[in-house]
Amino acid sequence: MINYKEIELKWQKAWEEAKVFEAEPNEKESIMITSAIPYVNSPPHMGHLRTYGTPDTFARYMRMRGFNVLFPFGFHATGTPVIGYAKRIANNDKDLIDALHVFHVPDEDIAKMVDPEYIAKYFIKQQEKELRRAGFGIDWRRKFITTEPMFSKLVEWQFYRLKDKGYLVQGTHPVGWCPNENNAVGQHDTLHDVQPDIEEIVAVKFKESGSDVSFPCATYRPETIYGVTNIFINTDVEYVIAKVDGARYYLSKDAAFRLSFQYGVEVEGAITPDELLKKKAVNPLTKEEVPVLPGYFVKGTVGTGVVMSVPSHAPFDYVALERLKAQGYAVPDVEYKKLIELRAPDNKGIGRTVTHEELKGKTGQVLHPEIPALAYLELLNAASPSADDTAIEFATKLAYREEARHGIMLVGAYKGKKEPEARDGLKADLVKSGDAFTIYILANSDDVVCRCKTKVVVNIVKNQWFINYGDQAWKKQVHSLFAGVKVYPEKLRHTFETLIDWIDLRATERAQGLGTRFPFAPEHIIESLSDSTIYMVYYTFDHILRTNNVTPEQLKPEFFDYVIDSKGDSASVAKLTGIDEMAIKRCKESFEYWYKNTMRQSGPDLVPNHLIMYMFNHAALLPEKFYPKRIVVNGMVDYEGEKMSKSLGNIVPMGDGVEKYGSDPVRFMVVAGAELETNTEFNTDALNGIIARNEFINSVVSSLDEVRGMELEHIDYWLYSKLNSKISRATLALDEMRIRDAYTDIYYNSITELKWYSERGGRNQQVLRDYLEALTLMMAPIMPHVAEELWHNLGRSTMVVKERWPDATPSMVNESTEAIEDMVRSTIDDISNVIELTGKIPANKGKKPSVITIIVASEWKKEAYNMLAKGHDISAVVSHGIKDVSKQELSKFLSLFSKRINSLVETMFPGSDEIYNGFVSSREYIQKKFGARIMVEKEGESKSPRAGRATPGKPSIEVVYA
RNA sequence: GCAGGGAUGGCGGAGUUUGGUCAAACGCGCAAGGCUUAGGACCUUGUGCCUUAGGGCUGCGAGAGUUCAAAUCUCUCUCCCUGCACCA
Repeated sequence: MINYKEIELKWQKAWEEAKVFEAEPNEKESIMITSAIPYVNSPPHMGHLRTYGTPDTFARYMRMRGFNVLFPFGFHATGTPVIGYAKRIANNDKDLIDALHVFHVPDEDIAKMVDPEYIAKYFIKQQEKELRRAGFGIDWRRKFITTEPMFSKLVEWQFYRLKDKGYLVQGTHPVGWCPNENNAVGQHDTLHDVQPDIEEIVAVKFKESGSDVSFPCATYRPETIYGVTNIFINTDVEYVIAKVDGARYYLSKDAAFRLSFQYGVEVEGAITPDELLKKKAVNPLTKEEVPVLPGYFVKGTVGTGVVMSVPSHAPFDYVALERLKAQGYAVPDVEYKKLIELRAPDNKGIGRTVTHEELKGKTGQVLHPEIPALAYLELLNAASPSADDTAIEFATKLAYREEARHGIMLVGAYKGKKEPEARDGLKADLVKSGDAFTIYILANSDDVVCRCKTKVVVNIVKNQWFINYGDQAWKKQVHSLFAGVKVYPEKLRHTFETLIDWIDLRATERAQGLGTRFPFAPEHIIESLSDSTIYMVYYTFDHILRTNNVTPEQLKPEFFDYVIDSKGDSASVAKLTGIDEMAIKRCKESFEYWYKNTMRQSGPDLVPNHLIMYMFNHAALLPEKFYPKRIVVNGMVDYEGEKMSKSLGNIVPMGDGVEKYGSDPVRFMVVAGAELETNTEFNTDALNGIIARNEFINSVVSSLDEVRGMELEHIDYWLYSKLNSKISRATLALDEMRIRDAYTDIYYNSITELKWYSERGGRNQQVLRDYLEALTLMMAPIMPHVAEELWHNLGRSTMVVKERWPDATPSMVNESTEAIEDMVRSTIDDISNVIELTGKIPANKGKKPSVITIIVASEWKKEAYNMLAKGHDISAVVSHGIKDVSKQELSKFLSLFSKRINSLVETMFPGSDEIYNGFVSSREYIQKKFGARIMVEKEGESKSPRAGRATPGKPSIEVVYA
């Protein structure tokens, strides 16, 4: 039995003593592999094992391929999460504390986590410990934390230079805002971690008749303005008259407050709903005068508290009017104008995008397609005035969805156009003509509440610093950088291209959090995705700075200018900074050596932000020869079919998995268990399967001495052939980071082959040894500890981690040998089949197969077969003829294929003598299998009536019973 | 809404770039047999449907098309997933 813990500790110690992973520049070709470093608010879990196991596997592979490989590591602590975390601990947040218990964090440590610094320190220690325990091949000398003052100097340099190049700009920006704390509010700052979803909508001005005051009707659907029959307000809401940027409006008191964060708002006084209901207002487009009516569903806390009513297309408006009528309210009798028609004729398409799940099998009949709002209510059996709001809400969404997708305008300036075009066009037109203005709202269905219990609003921040990723020249440069990057998986290339075009202004400083001070507004901190775009540079000289006792103050921008950008010279930098000149030169050499070939890897969540910003910053700040060379994106880890998440409570801490199953099996499952970009599954059954297979390989290794065959037989050539084709394929796959492909071949298929070899009586020690050694070498990147152990059990005294990846010997690959072996196998299947079927024949009842004859097809059949496969025409082949073969014989053979003539493909078959010899040498085995005498014959020499059925890929079989 | 990706057996997922050798890799599950005091451990075999000679039929979201031939190419449609920024 393999004792994982024991071998892991043993080999980790050996690697460390041999300093295998401490890489320094040398004459070899370099590659530096970096992975997005972890945020330090939890110990590592299985997802981390995937994210760091993937580059570690590749690093180990490249090392075996002869590269000088650097795999460094660091920790990310800047930003607000750790601070928010400390606050939550202080508030005794139960969810968080439960999550920490899953990770076995002791209560006394949790108690100390009211201090953000302590949290960072605690988890950094914990993460490093577990990463080491899992056996990652990291050069730990270069580790750093993004909050270190030394590191901040690199970030400062980055921002000085971004500003020099004109990439930093100032402007305004809408942001979730807590009016109580006067702070920007992100997901981490809200109750239940809700992301404030900011949306821009349009408020259309309906001017009161004979006055200068307007009703600002907030709407998502300005294109329905042609069908407005009235305005709705809510009689239970407080309204005010207020000046918004100089113009006067009726709006809810709450709206006036919220808008004050976006416009200059001056409240002139309150106005009662009853007074409002007496007013009439003018539709700015149709110039129709419409009344103001009470709308029960209108909320003062959403939008402006004033809405326009379009009963023909808005279910809520329709229902509200019906209710008013039912109450005897004087509702003007006007036509409900249909404005939008679905492309399907007669609105038959209503409800076509609704799923059965949504409808729960209950579809009402649509009776009024001429009033779409009513039609949707009817479809949902919600057409009565007493229908509940959930159903109306759903009807609204459905109407909006279908009209947006399939709707064509019937009226107005955009008549005949698609609904989205009309919506956007009208919005722009109305704003331009001064008949509307835009406001920002929170689109979340429920109120977004700050952790301080205050309702969040949208604020427009002024003088905000941005990095201008929208700069066209910069984008162009990034596109050209990206053209030189190999992306794994390659299918993500297109996604990256579109993201480079899409990314725009990015706010880069904020008021709170840990991190580097923003040089141009030192009261603010550099936002923590912006401060981690070029940190990989720091790995290349971190340990040199440390051993030379360099202080943060000495790391002036000129140091980085020289090291990274070759500006100035070492002597003057030494003089300016006081750093030893030799050390400066070493930093530069190290940077240039490692940075000329880098690979960057992360999870999919970082693609649209970090990885894109990474490329932009490299393009802006580094000389072209140091641009990134490869970018890798790997998927996440699911747990037994479900997404792993703290809220589901199914997070598997990395330490637990490693402890319970061993680092290597878990690593294999998580890293090689799925294609690079797809999620992989943490599945205990699969894990046990891996452990069992390791035992199998180990048992073959330990019993190697008992294998004593000397002569090379057919099956030995077969195993050599399999091995060498496997090496070529696996090498190619790993070069492209198709780790799963490679290891399905290397691992699972090897086990099948080893079993087959033994089953077929393979017994050559040298062949087996060659095979097992190569297998062990190829297993080393993914299961490094097990590979070391196997290597030594094979009698080797070196370390696998320092060995070379095996080379394929192409001459050992013999397709004929492999094809013949496949033929033997399928012939055995066929024989079983035939015996099963013929055994049922009455004449054979009670008898057993005594002689089984295998008849190998004549050589000429290959030619005939391929002629047929090429032309798909039997008579053409027959009339062409084959030398020394009668037309009758030829057509009889070809007619065997008449039914599937079109699916034949030209094939290289082994020679018939070769096939014959292959079967002869397998005779003993087949005989044992069936307990009958096996004869192998050539078709030309056979007297069997079934001989003619033999085809090049399938010998004929005759079973005789006795 | 905008952008990107996807739909294949009981499940996870190969195969799609370069149409044929694909009832469909590999893994899991399931079934039978073996081993065993027992087993949720392990081994072997099987796992769409039909079949008295190794065969046939049906199948890769839906529909249509191109082709001798389509999971793979073209068109239309439906549904699903992810991201959308100050947040790491």
